[in-house]
Amino acid sequence: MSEKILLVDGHSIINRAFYGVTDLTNSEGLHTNAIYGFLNTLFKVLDEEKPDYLTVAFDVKAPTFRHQMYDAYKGTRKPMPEELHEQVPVLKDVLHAMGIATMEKAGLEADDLLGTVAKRSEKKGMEVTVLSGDRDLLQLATDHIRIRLPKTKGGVTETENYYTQDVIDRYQVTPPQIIELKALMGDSADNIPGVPGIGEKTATKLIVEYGNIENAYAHVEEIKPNRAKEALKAHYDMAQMSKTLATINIDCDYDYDWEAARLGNIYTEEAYQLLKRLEFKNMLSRFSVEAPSNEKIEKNFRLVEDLGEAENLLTRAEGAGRLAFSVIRDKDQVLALSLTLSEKETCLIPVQGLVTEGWLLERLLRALEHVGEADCLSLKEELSCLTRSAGREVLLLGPDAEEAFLDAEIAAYLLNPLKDSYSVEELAKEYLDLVIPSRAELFGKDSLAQAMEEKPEEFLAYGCYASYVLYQSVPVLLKRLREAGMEKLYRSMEMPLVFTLYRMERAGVRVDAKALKAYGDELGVRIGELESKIYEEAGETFNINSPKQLGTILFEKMGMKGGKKTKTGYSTSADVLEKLAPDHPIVADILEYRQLAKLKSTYADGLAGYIGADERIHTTFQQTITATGRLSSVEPNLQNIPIRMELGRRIRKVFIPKEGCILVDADYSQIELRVLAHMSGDENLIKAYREAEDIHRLTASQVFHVPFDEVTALQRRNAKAVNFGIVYGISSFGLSQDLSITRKEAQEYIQKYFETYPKIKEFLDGCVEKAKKDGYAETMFGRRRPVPELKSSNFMQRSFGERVAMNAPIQGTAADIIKIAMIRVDRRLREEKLKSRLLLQVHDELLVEAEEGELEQVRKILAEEMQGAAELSVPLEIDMKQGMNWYEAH
DNA sequence: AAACTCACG
DNA sequence: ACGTACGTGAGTTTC
Repeated sequence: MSEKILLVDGHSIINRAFYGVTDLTNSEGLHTNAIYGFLNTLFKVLDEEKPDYLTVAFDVKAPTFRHQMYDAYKGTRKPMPEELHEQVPVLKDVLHAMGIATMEKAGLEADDLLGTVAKRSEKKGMEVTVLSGDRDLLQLATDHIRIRLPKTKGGVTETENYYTQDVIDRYQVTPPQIIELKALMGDSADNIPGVPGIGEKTATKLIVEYGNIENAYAHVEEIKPNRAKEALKAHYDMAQMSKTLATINIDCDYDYDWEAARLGNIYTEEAYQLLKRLEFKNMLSRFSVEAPSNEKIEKNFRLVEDLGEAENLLTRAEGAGRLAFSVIRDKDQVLALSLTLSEKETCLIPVQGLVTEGWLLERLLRALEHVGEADCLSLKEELSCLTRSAGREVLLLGPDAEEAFLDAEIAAYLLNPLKDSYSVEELAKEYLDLVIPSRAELFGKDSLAQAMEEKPEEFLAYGCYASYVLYQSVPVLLKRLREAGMEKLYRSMEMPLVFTLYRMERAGVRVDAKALKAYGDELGVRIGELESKIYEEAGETFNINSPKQLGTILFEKMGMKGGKKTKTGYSTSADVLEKLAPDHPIVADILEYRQLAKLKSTYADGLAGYIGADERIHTTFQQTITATGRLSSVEPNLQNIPIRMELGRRIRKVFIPKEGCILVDADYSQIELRVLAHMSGDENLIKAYREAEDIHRLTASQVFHVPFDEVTALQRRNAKAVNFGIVYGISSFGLSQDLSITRKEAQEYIQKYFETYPKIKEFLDGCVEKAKKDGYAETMFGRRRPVPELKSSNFMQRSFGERVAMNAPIQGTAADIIKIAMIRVDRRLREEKLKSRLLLQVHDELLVEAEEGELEQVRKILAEEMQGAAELSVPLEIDMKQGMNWYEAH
């Protein structure tokens, strides 16, 4: 097998890292984000490639020939920011400490060095990989030279790989022709001017047709789009210069020594010390010197198969001050119990022989009801599992017993709500600097049940780590919560809420399956009619659900105008179609079809599949999903049941109470705006809320300077939109879009609004400023939402960050308040020994199933506990209704 | 798996 | 000049 060499474009990768990784500094004040990002990328590629040789190329400061050409063209090259500049020498030190060769030479760019060494290595018969962030390098690709371009997709770094054919597939031209392409279209990132007026499309067309710019110029009179012809004629010199700029020199005068680049052990003591100083804790685990050896831990990992021994262990667990547990499951099947009683004692008890599932969970339950502290990962899931399998109610000891439980997932969520998973592996890495074997590593694609049979050793390690990591990380999590001022939020809000949500999920909401079926059938009939009608109007049958096919029919075949938007083709979204509807009957039918199809598939048919044997739907509330602190509801989502349109709203009639019960629904009136009034302290808005019934009308009257009783419907509507906009982090564009007015008009509304409520502007500006300073936005109750976008150099991203910084404290505080209300309502219902139960939460709304005889008490509890959930400078008002279905109750 | 569309607060 | 409202989840088609 031929040897492999990896060549890294140091300049471009560190640049990419600098702008891609949020700002980091070590305690010495040195910026480290670019080094961190660089090393992360490098380690990832090294793990994948395992090359025999490695060299990182850098530019030197002295201006190179190509730079000089550019400087002559346009002045100076944009300088590297100081925060990045200071990181370059440190990175080189780290690389050298790891025994990694670097190369640089005055007068030569990194590109040229890479090109030269890549070509020479290829000649020696090596497989070459060039790692760069710069698409310019694609010109080097061959069948043995692969160009890897790191790409960040939703926070995860992946790489695009290009051999010759991949370049052709992607760009329609050969790798050397990439140069020609750049010569025409230019590249602002590389400071290559190109030919003004020629973009990617035209450039590709010309190069595909003529092969290179010289030949294109020779046939310039034949060039079709007149615009391109004139552009090339006028700026051919520019194209030639751009070509020189874009061409990588593959024959530099540079003495490359392969042996010096041979890769040895990079995890040296010296590198370890450097990374430690840089405080890259999670990288240190790569160095075997420091990482707690897995073997060492596994020695304390014990398999307990004997019933007597298990009995013994669980009895000790009952009296333990603290333990961590994890029920190892594969879907609904309980495989084993992982239990950690001390740092040095972790056991895995598999379900087998005399250790039955029922016995095991019953004994676990008993232990949990007596233990001082029990740490776990997803408490609500564990509780559901325990209830199902142990066949009895959990937590007979009442509310006091609840305080013993700590949920690591929720703690980690509070510390950083932006993550999309809080797994044992994540916790180990983030809070223990410990890299544990991942599930995929141990078992590949095998199911857990399979793994237990086939790979007992790995299964032991996997199972034991689950509780071991919890045992070790919970104290760290608590410490971090305390440092962040979120311990109270955790212990008094999120943890008690786990139990409330658990009870709500268990209760479920009753659904009339027959009525739901009838509703679906009714929709089905109408959908069939519309389908035929649409096909008739279109003159052919097609898939109406396919935006692509629909777009073709409407905008090409039927020639409707205004068809633009979206990356892949025409937009057929409702707001586009609504504009066309008055002139085209087919469009109105399509809109109706869409509406009905949505109702049928998502709601009528979708919900039917979730109705259980108890006639009820049990949603799952997710507590660690949203960035702001709200809940979410899945499988099914019961937080987006239709209400705005009458037809959809009718589906709420199938949500019914148990016999002898009534549904009571209470929702906060404009809670977010009230929160804003309170947090900003704006006297005018506070006064408005204390006095007025109709806040939007009052806003209109104050903003537009008209008497309250003379506010027009339009003025009220506008004021309402501004009120909403404020909560979202206002922008004139967004408001103009919503109200179909010009940006200028929208800007005037906003300005007038801020003149009327000056403290609101102060408050919102303060939110942004604070988030910029601290790196996060904060609610009244101390919940944090990081806003890394505020540091972006990209205008769009930064603007987004500003809106988020304004919205998160408001939305998040409202979410906090209703969480408090839920806990209080749930607690009162149980304290007063009522049978009525809390069923659902929909962000500002609570749904209760009330026993008929308890109705008045339930109404009182809802009103008192919701209104009393927080003490604001404006009243927290609620609207409450009741009925024999959700339609009537809301 | 991603894109699009649309349901809710 | 840039191109968007904030926060979610689900079904469908297409790659």
